[in-house]
Amino acid sequence: MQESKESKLYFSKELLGWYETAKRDLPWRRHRNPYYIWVSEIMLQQTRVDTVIPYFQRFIERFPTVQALAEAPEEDVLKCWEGLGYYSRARNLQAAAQQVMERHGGIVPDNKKDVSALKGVGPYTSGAILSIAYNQPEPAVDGNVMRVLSRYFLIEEDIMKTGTRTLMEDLATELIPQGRAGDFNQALMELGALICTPKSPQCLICPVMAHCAGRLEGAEDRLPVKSKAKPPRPEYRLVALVEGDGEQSGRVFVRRRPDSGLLARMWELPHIPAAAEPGEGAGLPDGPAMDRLAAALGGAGVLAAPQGALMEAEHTFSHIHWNMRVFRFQQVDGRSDLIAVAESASAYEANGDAIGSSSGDDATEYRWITKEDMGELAFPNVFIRILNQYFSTK
DNA sequence: AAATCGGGGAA
DNA sequence: TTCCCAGATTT
Repeated sequence: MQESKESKLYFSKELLGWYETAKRDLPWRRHRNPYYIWVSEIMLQQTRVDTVIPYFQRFIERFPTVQALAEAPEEDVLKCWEGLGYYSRARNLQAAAQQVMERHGGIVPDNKKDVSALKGVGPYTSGAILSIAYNQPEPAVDGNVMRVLSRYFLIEEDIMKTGTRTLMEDLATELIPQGRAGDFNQALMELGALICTPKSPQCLICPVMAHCAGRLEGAEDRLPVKSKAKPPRPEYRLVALVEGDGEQSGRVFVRRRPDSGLLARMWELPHIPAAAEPGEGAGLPDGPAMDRLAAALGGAGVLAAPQGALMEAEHTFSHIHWNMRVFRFQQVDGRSDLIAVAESASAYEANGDAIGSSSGDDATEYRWITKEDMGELAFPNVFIRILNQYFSTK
C-alpha cells in the first residue's frame, strides 16, 4: 500500500474535476445552510439518498430553522421521522437543536469541539458538517469513502474494525485539496454512490481508474474487506388488535413504547412475547395465544373477548426478526364478563408477561384511536401496515 | 470490541 | 435471499 504522492494528487484532481459535472442536484445542495446540511447528514446515516429526499423536504418545511425544531413538540418530530428508522436520530437531533439554541444562539457551530459535542453527531457527521457547511479540511469517512479508498489504494484492512476508520481518516485528510474540502468530501462519496458501487463497480467510466491499485490488481470485487454481521435473532410476538366498544366504538387500542430501547417512544399495538418455536410460527393453536393476550390486556385494564386470528406479520430490524401473529379482540363493557376478566387479570399478575407495567415506575400510556388519529402519532412501519390493512378491510 | 438501534432498495 | 446504505451510542 505504498501509494505515491503523484497517485494521490492525481486522485484528488481527477475526482474533483469529475464531481463538477457528475454531481447530483440534491435538496440540501441547493443552499449552503448549515442547518440543512446538518439535518441531511443525520438523515443520511445508514440511509440511501433516494429514501431521504422526501423526508428532508417535509422536515425542512415543517421545521425550517434550528429554533423551530428546538421548540417543536417531540411527537411532531417523531411523526416527521416515521418510517425512516433509527428514531433516536430524530430525538437526538431535536435535543441538539436545543443545545445550539442555548449554547450558540441558534447558529450551528463551526469548530470541531462544539460540533462533535452535539447529540447524534459522531466522527463522520462532524467532518461532514465542518467540510460541507464551512469548507474546513476535516475528513468525512463513511461507508462509501472506505470502499473507494480501500479499492483505489488497495487497503485490505477489515473496515468493520475501529482502527481502520482512523487509518482512512488520516488518508482522506491528506487527499483534501487546498480550499476544496467540501467539494472533495462530497465527490468521494458521490463516486462511491454512483461509480464505485458495492457490487459490479463501473470501473470503465471511473475518473480515477488509471491509477486504481485495486482494479490494476483485479481486486475490486473483493474489496473492501468486511467481516460479516450476525444474522438477526428470531422473536415471536402475539399482537392484540382490540376494537373499542361503547364510547370507544370504532377505535383501536394502542400504547406508547418506553423512553429507551427499541423503537423508543413510538406507538404500537400491544403485544406480548410467545415462546420461540422450533419450526414455524404458523399452524399453532389460536386458543392458548388468545387466552394469554386477553389476560395481558386485562392487566392493562382492558376487558376484551377474543374474536380470532386476523393476520400474520413479519418485521426485520438490524438485530431482531419479529414473527407476529395478530388477533382481533372486541372490548367488553358488559357487566357479565367482569368476573371472568378479573380472574384472568389476576392470573396475569401472577404471570410474567406485560402489556402495561402495573407496578412500574412510569405507567405505560394508552389511547383509543381512529384511523385519522394515526396522522398525529408516530408508529413503526410494521404497525402501520397492520393498521392500514385492518382499517381498509373493515 | 461488541451490541444496540430501522427500514428499504438493489442484485 | 443477501448486502448495505453520507453511523452513533451504549455496554
